[in-house]
Amino acid sequence: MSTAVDIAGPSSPDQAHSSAKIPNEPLRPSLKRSSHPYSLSHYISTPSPAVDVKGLIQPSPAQQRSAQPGHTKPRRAPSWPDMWESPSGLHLAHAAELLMRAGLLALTPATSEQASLGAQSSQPAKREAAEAKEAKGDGEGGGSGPEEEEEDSSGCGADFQPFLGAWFPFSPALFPLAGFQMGGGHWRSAAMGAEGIEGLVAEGYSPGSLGGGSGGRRKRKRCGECVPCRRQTNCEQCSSCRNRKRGHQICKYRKCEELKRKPGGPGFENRVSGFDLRGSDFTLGLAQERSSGALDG
DNA sequence: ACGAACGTTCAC
DNA sequence: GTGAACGTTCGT
Repeated sequence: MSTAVDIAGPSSPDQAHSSAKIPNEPLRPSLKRSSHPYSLSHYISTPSPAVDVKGLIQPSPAQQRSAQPGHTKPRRAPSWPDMWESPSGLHLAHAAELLMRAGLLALTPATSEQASLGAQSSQPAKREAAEAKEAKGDGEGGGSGPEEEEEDSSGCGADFQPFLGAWFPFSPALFPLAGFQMGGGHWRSAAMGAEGIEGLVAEGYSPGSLGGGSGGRRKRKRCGECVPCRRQTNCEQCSSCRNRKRGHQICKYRKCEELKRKPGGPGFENRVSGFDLRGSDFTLGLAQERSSGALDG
């Protein structure tokens, strides 16, 4: 966009420092092949005029305090990339992912485009839906789409509504940011397109890597599609970043959403806490509907 | 061989 | 329940 501020590159020493270490692209090779229309740098280099959204995700004083280590380095003034780089950016990241999920599963009517897309990905998608159904299991038996949303109104939906109202009119740039595409009057998620789902199955979610294989201790891979995976830089402030040598952990804000979930076992998504759980159930419920064709009609 | 990072264990 | 540290796996 024309009003782009150059914030794609390292805008501070610590950013430069971190980006020097972190590859400037998603981990999974499949992402390099992905036909995703935008790079992250594109997203963040095309801020909408509605920087007001910063106010929405500005961390509370308490959050800011907790995000600062006791012997902190002086913090630079917040900038647009800080929405992602700061711990508060995680909230945006989570919300963005929810948007992405909702966009994929709730806002995208079945179309011929999808049919052709399904030619590539229907098998993995069906399989994933089936697995999701299995995992969800006897507990919630048959939730249908709309009912699912109603159910969620106390959870995800309720939490999310204020964001919807605030974001949609003001910050279209957040959509590409979250991997959205708009076309034909509906939203779909580019990030979770055919390649994405296929990729999950093909690369990160083979039975062996889910613990069903030898030893059950195989490492899973980052999905490469979720918002944390799409982050390019370490925050250099979280415990994982500070203790990288001893901790051997990836930056907390780059930790894959999928890897946060415990693998294997029926209802494993139920062990996920709070925000993610609701998002997953929301997604799964809609996925079930889709797989059963309830949303197609 | 080395670095990155996931999985597990343990202390709080 | 959460976070830190360690052991291990994986990719280069």
